[in-house]
Amino acid sequence: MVESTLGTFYSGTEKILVAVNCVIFGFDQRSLKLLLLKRSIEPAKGRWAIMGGFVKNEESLDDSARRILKQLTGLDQVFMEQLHGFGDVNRDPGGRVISVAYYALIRVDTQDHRLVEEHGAHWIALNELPELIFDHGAMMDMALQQLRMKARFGPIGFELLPEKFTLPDLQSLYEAIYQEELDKRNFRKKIISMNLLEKLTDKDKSTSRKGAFFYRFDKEKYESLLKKGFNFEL
Amino acid sequence: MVESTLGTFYSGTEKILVAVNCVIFGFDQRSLKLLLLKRSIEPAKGRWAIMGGFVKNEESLDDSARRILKQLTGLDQVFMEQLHGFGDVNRDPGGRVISVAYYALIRVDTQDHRLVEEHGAHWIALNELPELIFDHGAMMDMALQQLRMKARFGPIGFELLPEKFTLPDLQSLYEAIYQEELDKRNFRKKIISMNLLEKLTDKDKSTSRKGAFFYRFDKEKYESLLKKGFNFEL
DNA sequence: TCAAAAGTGTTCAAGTTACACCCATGT
DNA sequence: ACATGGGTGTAACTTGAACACTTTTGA
Repeated sequence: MVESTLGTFYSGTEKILVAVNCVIFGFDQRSLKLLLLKRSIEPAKGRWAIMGGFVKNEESLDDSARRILKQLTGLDQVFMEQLHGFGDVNRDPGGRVISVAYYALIRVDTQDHRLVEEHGAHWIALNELPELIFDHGAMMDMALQQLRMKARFGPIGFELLPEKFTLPDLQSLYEAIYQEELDKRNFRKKIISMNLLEKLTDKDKSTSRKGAFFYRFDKEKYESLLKKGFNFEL
Repeated sequence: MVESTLGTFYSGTEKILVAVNCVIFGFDQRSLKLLLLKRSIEPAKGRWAIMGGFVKNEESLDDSARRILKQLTGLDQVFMEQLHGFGDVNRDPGGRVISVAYYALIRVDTQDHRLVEEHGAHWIALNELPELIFDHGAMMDMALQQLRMKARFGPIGFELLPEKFTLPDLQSLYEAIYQEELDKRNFRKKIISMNLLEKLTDKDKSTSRKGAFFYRFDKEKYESLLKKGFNFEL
């Protein structure tokens, strides 16, 4: 055990189980969704929960979160940030467990369906959420708040869209995040004036006869504007 | 041990040492300061560190943070928020320790000087910070960023001032937080137009011959405006 | 030809920035 | 009387909000 060589200081102090939970957001051109699963272990087996797992001794919190996300979705290198540590003594009836929650933004189309199904996970729209176990409801509330904050002040919304997206897509994403309708003209004006989107030549004809032009988020342009003091805000 | 009754689920998983660190901000009419101490235990004994301690099995993370803050300052019921969990495997050379960092805003004049001295703690201005142990430098960077964010969008700056303060005090606090000079007239206009300050009848004559009127932050007015959809922003 | 979504500008109100002088007082 | 920090208003500019019609095309 690693502990045997390092544990010479700090002896006599109490160790605690540490878990990681991962609030996974997706977007399907209409509504924001969460990837939830029916818990497969006791206690609270069979009830709705946020994906999670225990932190191993030889892995960092971030690594642990990545491992757990990959376990469920097969995805790597997606946007993920730490949210909050949940540490109430009795938050988990199965024992004293501190959980560090993360939230991730994924492109629904890129997930590994087989893995997701194997875990019995389901995408559930925000307004149809079931009751969650333990403090998972609080986790998801906080994640949503955080997402609203961060999406307003940084270009992280694009993490929820496929590489090519239309302006109506982008707008309805922000409407789903903020839970409020936005003015089409003002929205376009603002986002286009930021100079972060590259207009492509082809159209998405799947949602209208006329078709809407595809755009791409230009990350390099964003980085270079950042250095010049540019501030994203939507 | 509590564990013996609760540990029936989740057996076979690895427990980890969990610590809490507390980035303590203060303000002395001129500059923002941090309360730092010379570490009294090995490893890294004698080097500058942020106050911290281990989380006990029977206390929540928040309780633990409160306990640790009180240990050092004697203060209770001050503004304190969780910041971030730091979980790199080798962040602490003394062993595998996950640390959840908090930040606290205190009124320097209310602290218990005897306790602070007993711990060998010192208030150090932000621009004179020594090198800190482990990842404590990252903790304090993040705390400062967070403070900037939160002070802009919520009235938490007042937590750093005595109950009665002058507008020049308040302005220089915000200048210290943002690290930029603000226009006196615009600052006053904005803060006064929010209707959150109560102007008192007496003056602080300690910094000028003319003297500056004292003000008080009216928390109740703030709460009631909040309900009507008011948004603090400075 | 019509239904359905995409695309496009202007006006007005509000808020933000820049800026300079007088006031009160202790020494 | 003067030095020091406290206090005040206005004009230009920028930003955000409200608002309605034309375009394209598949069925």
